[in-house]
Amino acid sequence: MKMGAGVEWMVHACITLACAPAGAPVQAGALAEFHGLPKAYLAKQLQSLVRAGILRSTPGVQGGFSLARTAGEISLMDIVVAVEGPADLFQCTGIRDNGVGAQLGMTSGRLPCIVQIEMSKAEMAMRKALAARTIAHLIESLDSGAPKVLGVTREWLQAL
Amino acid sequence: MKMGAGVEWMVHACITLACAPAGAPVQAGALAEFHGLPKAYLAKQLQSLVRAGILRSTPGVQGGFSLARTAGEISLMDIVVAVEGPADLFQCTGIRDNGVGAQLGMTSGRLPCIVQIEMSKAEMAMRKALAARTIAHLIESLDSGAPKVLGVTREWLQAL
DNA sequence: GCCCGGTTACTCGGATATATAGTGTCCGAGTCCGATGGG
DNA sequence: CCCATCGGACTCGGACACTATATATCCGAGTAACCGGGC
Repeated sequence: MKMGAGVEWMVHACITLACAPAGAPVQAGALAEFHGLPKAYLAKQLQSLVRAGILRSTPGVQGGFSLARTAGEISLMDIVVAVEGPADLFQCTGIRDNGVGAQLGMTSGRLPCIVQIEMSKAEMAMRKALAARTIAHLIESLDSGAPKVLGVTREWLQAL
Repeated sequence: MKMGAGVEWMVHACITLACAPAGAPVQAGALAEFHGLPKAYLAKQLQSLVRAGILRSTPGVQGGFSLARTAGEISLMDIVVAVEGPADLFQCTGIRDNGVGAQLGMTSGRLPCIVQIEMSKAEMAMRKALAARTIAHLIESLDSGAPKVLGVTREWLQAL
């Protein structure tokens, strides 16, 4: 049970793209160089965000990726879902319906599985926390905690 | 990012073991038959819970597994940690320290990574929810919602 | 000088290999129960 | 008849294959910019 590294990459990538001047497209190679990541795989993950409607891709020379919405409209949850998929963390396989137990009436009137319920509640707590935090929040935190970071990023993107 | 099926199995197994008379040991084969699961793999997962101190294993003929603590002292979080390991769901690889960005001072005075912080907060919300629910809670819910379930389980265990 | 078409180089996009973790299975070490022989 | 001992069978325990997912990579399709020629 571990979250793929792509999520971390994409969050950092979105923060970086939010620093791009006037939403100008930034090519995958530049992002890869900036974060020290393999370009090809990074591009694959970026495509996931494009499919999810989070990023916009502009083809051709001088093309690249840019935010499709404002930073305040992109939550961490959106990124996680785009990269990891919408499937729940805990997937009930319905073992109540298998084996001897099922023959003895464990399913008991089609009530929902108690384990499934509790797991969903816990997972929902995480999803809610993730949905409450947007890229804009992260940028705000960085701005007050380490303003230099965003500054050098903006400069580097300007110089391309 | 998905939770292994072993977690579901172990939660159901703990519920079943809590129904055993006077904490009598139940052998892995019986649990496998009751839930319709592969015996060998189920045994492997049960061993994880033994290592975590949740279950107690009694060897020899007429041996098996039994709860090492009361049902109220076994939280869902304990089971998840025992099966999936204690590692965090989101593991920060510290990409701030890589690539061009790092050379421009992205690390900025050794502040903790903002992404790591937010992800940990969200994950902590889930862990807290899981730690708040114990096997005893689940049994209580079953008892009020579907008392028949626990009844047939106890009977079947008695007959062995 | 201005406009149009072809070329070119660069971009994303999906199809293709490799590494890692999850899933499933097997056989060996240890232990208790029961039978057996002796006292 | 009671007890100690031996044998046996059953249990868990960890070591060994197989499968699915995540990671990493490559080459092709598409597009915008650029250059050259014509008007």
